[in-house]
Amino acid sequence: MNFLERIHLDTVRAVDQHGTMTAAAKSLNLTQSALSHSMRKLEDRLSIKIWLREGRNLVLTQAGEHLLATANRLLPQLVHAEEQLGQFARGERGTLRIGMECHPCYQWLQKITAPYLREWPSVDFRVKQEFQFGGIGALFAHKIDLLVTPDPLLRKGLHFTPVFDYEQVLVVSADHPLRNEKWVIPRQLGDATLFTYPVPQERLDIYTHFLNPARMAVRRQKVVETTDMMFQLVACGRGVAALPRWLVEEYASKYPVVPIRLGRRGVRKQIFSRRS
Amino acid sequence: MNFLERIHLDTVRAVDQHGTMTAAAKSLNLTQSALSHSMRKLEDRLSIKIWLREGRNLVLTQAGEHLLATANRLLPQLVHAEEQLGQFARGERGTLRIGMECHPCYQWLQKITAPYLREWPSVDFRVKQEFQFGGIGALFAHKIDLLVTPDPLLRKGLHFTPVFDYEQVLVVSADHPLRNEKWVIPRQLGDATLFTYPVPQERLDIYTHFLNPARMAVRRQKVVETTDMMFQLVACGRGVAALPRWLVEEYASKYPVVPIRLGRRGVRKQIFSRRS
DNA sequence: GCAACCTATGACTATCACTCATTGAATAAT
DNA sequence: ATTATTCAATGAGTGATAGTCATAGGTTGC
Repeated sequence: MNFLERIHLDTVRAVDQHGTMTAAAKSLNLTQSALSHSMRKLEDRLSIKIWLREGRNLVLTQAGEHLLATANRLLPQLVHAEEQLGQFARGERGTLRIGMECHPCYQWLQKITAPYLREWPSVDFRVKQEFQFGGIGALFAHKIDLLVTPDPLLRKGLHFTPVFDYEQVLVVSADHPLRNEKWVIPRQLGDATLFTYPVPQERLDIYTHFLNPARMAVRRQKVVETTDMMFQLVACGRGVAALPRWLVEEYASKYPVVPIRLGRRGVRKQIFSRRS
Repeated sequence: MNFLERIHLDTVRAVDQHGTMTAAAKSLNLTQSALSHSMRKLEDRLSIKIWLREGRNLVLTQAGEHLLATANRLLPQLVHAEEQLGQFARGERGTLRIGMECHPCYQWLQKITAPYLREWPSVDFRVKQEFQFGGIGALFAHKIDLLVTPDPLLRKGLHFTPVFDYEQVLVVSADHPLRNEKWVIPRQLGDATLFTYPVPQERLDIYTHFLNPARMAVRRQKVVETTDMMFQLVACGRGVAALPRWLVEEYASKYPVVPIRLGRRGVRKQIFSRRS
């Protein structure tokens, strides 16, 4: 078994194309002798004749015709497969699966990646935001190739690359009582309604870096799915939110909202990324 | 180029099936080392990773997944091709193209071949009766594999195998004036209408072996396409025909016809066959 | 911590794919 | 006819390389 090798398909095809075995050999960068030997071995092992030797040229037998048809069907597929693997090698193909543990980063990421995707149409790009076992889990299970997160898991041998700094700020409407404050202290939010993304509290910076340390809480917390919705609600005075300053600045032209520093020093964060 | 070989497809597939490279190696009758080496070489040449080495097992990369899909698609086709070539080898497949230069032999041939064809359904069988350059020409151009003819071409190095003897006889209706003759001489046909197959006179035995040597001719010759038609016409007394005795005997139960020897000694012929 | 698994790797080897040189045969040219 | 080309087949020899062996480096599970 396993008699048929690529060389045989190549040979049958080349002989058919170039007429003679000698020409075929040249086209394959081999000697006529090499092809003769390898085909003879195939013929022996299968105990069939591929060609009839008629004078000084070769005439395909029925089995040979069949083999030629097979070669014509399979070889292009092999070549195609190699080309595609080459594309993988050059990064021209494949799916870059990005996991994101920071909600508003999606828009930032799209802005970054759009020109790249336009240039490499065969590269696919997928963003996941829901992970069964957390971002790190997805990374290790090879569900994603890259994890973007504000909360890197600090374990030995686990290296995260800082991507950019940002400041987490409070967002209030332009006519909110706190609108002119340089900064706020936790107690000032005691009566507020806080809009957050639908993630656990331990991943919300305003809790971990601001409210919890002061043992304070807001009156109400409401979950909002999208960034736009959050700005809308804040803008019409229904509550406050905590978001990156760059995001607030971007939305400031669209909604009447104001960013305010959280605490005297502000809450400074970094976005990290880690490759699989 | 030409990096991808069968072993690589086999390996990827076997590893996927058996879980580990060691098990895959066993299934391919190779050592783990062999697979490791050959796959590493492929990875190097394509500069891609097929697997990620995770602890003590292998996880396919995207390129690897792609290669696996390719293997799953192509390998069965290769195996199938080998099987079919094997069938050619064992004579279980293929088309036996038989050329026939003797019209009524077709029925005889079908009787011979029917049981064989029933047993080997994947063997195809084709009979040609019209040749652009004659039976021998078709044979040498590999248009047919076997030539059945009553008129072998006697050339040096050209060997025909005699298949069976037959006697060419005159066929007349059961109430024909000649019906009781032991044999006829050419002159007795001077006034007859002769039915023949649509072939040139030099291939009609009644001319070459009977009429021509005596410089005689029939009054009329009419061409008939089928054997059945010929017997019908003879039976109702519209004329006579010259056919093999075995054929006349077969049809005698169906039509009221009588065979009569051509000349005192009869016209004895042989059917020959020759393989391509 | 040990045993039982993996895969990777270097060194060595045997195989076999390939080349070289030649033969034999069929065309084509003289 | 005779010779020159142009094929494929073939045997002998070799060189590349696919394979084995032995071992190292890891991970997993008991």
